Amino acid sequence: MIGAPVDASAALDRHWFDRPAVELARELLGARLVHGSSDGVVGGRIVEVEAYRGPEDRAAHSSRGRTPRNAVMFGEPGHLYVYLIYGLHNCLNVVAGPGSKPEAVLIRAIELDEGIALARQRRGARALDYRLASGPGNVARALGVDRSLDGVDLLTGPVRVEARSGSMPRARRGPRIGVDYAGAWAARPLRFWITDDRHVSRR
DNA sequence: GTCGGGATCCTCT
DNA sequence: GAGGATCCCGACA
Repeated sequence: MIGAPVDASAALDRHWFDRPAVELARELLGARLVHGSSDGVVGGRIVEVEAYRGPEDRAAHSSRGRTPRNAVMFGEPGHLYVYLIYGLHNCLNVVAGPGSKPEAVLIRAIELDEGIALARQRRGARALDYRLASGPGNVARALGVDRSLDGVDLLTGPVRVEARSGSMPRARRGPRIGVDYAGAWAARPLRFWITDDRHVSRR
């Protein structure tokens, strides 16, 4: 990405998010995710994502219908869906579309390029640089995101997505992780990651 | 009210 | 590679 042109049209609008999760997932690779809080700003380049389809996808939270927990998924595209998993870890999702179709993209890994010192403070001194935001739970910890940010608008809120500058990076796809319970859906290649990027959670 | 499972991570062996 | 941590959420009675 060295020498990539700075794209003055990088500002996103609602329409950019208003598309199926698979399509949005690919577009998010190489885009930046940034969280500005009172502690400071932490952000970086998205290198690994998973697409969760509408109600038909047995691995998706929306497959059991709308509940208070997943209500954000059923809302407007371009919002942040945050949930707690295993009672320990927060996971960040970008709500996709089209329209109010409850699809979302899980952010699995980021290559941090801003606020690295703060991220390290949040993650602990022992974490390796390239693992600071590797894995869904680690992304949330490094960025300082928890469920209090569930439902925030990614266009106007403290958590923002900034469009990729330059061309789409080379990417690979494969089955999602940790969804063995989802039957045939577990085998579908709905996980996307940037080829040969060491920040990806599982290679 | 109770119970079981889960889109994970870290440590220890 | 295995296992424990830890608790919310949804299903069911």
